[in-house]
Amino acid sequence: MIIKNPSEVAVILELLSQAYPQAHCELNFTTPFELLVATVLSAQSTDQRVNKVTARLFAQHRTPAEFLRLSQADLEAEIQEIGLFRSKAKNILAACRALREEFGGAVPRTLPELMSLPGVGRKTAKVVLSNAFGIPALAVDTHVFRVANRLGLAQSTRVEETERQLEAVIPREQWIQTHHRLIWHGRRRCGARKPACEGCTLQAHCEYFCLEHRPK
DNA sequence: AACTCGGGGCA
DNA sequence: TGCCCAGAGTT
Repeated sequence: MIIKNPSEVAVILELLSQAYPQAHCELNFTTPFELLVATVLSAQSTDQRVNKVTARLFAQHRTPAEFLRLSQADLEAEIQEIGLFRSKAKNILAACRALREEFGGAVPRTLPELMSLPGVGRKTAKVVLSNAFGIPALAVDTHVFRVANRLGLAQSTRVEETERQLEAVIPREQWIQTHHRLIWHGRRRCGARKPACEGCTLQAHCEYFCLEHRPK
């Protein structure tokens, strides 16, 4: 197991905070419900495309009750420029019915309750918990998974285990910020295909960089 | 844990 | 055409 020790983890977290001091959720929302919808829409899409769609959508529909005035065909038309729009429209309306019938129209604040909603998996549920309610949660998506493993904050081929390792090694009060910084790093520099290692301030602490640049 | 689903954008 | 995009659900 090559997971880094607490002192080196602290150094990495500090370097990340210096590199991405402003890292934050880039989905636009004003209520927990809006974030829930935006996050469901963002799966296999980009926040830029999602924001474009939700700007129009949320101007007219802001609550489960208001969404339920839309037919599935209406909603599909509204979100058509986002991928997977058919299943997303169906899931969002089903989630709105569940919110109305099981949670009094409010977005629940626990992981199992959120995950019981159609179209809401572990990652989406954690994004809502952390960004809408400020409840510490570390969601592992493709960026977090890749970057955390490259940096040696985790060492696993499985998402669940990566999540446990990150939660063990990162102080709880830093989960939310760190989550955003790992994603920003993954998107802006440490991409899947060709990471821009040149000029990266994390080189000295990166297992991936060491592996690729080790003298043969 | 592996597999399936599934759509727009961009090279 | 092939690959990516801040996954979810089923087996």
